[in-house]
Amino acid sequence: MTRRKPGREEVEASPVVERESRAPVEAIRAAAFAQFAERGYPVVTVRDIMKACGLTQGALYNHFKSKDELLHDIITSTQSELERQCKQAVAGAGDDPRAKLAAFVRIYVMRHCRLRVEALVANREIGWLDGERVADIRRSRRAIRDILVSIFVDGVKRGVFEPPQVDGRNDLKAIAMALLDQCTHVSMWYGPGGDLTEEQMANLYADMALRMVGAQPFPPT
Amino acid sequence: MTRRKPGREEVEASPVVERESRAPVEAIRAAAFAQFAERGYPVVTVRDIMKACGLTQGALYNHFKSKDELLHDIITSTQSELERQCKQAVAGAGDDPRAKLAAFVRIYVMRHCRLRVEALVANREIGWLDGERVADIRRSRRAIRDILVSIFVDGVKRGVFEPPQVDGRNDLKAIAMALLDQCTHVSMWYGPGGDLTEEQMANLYADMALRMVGAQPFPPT
DNA sequence: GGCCAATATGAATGACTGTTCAGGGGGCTG
DNA sequence: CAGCCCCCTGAACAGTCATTCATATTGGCC
Repeated sequence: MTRRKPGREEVEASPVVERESRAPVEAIRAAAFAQFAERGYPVVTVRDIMKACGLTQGALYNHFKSKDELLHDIITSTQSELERQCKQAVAGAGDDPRAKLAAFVRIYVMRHCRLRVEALVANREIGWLDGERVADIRRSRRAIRDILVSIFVDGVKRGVFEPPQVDGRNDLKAIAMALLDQCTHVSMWYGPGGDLTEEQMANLYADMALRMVGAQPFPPT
Repeated sequence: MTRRKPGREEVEASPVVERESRAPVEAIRAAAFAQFAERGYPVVTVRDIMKACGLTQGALYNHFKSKDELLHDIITSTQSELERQCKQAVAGAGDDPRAKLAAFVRIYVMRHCRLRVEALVANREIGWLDGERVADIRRSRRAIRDILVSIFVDGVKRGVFEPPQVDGRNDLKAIAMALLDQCTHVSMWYGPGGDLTEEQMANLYADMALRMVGAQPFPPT
């Protein structure tokens, strides 16, 4: 038995995309996302990716130094875009920590519903990067977590959040991790054909987040 | 470059375990868990696993039909034990939905803190199983989710839960998924050296779960 | 038309893979 | 002691892989 993810006998029944119109770099990126998401980095071969763009193996190396670098490229680009969007959403949400938290969760969940493939690759295949590259990603993740922690700290200080305590003390980092795990893994099961729209998912998750940290109801205007 | 997860130059600096004392089947299972968790199923070779038990490749096939079957074996055993423990915890928690939910989350989180390696493999490597085997696992996962959903339904009916709504309707399945994602992925970042003990994690997560579904405070005795 | 740089090809390289199997023990029971 | 069964070994098999490179082929510009 050869190492190939089951469930798909031949790689793709060869749609043999006849030389995509996009710039080849973009075509390669897109094909890599799709294939990595579906079958996993280590079993997707360079030949698979290039065939999906209508090229042959060797051509990859005109655009990327290696298969590793291709993975790093697509992961870092989605990760940094995620970080950017989160910061932007929080910055544009006004002063109230409740509004900031809701804005964060809304954008985060919406993105993870919409860009499931990208999120899935970035979260599942990160382990194949070498030490230095993986450290970059983890730093960005920590930065995102710390955005949440700051919102929590602020909310607690102002008395609008009353998060659950462990033995009388707050552990806001653990709560932030719990919230992020919850929101991130939406990309593993959400499908646009399901019961909820992306918008509804975002609202539901924002609501749950506010409950988790014991947010006081917004004052009647 | 060969396909090997980075960060560890040689497989293990060859501890060359000199013929484990346990039954070989158990030694193989344990070695497989450890290696799959650390480096991922497709890049861990049969030779790696067997070397870690002080045996050679061929000996695997005296105990398992294939590398696939080995993975299936270790995943299904942990999955069914998880399902069993969840059911048991809920059954032994009395009648109040709040107590049931808390008991479920406590056992689930505690297990995912304690058996991180097993949980990680069962959750990350499931995709390598063939269609039939993977269906089994998913059925068990759905069963676990439905335990939660039943608790929610009961709690809503009795008026002790007031879960967040989307456009005026409950979607208890989505809430159950969110809760499970949160609790499952504790195994990805929790470490016993951190700020919280397993017990404290369990309490914190149970608290958050009750908040998420809008549980009414327990009546003063 | 002539030229050049960018890009694609596909064979070749050297390595690794899961699995099989003929050949050996080791330690029981009779 | 023989006979037996269980288990292990290590070579062999038929395939896979990422990467390199000499050889085309392009498309734009003078």
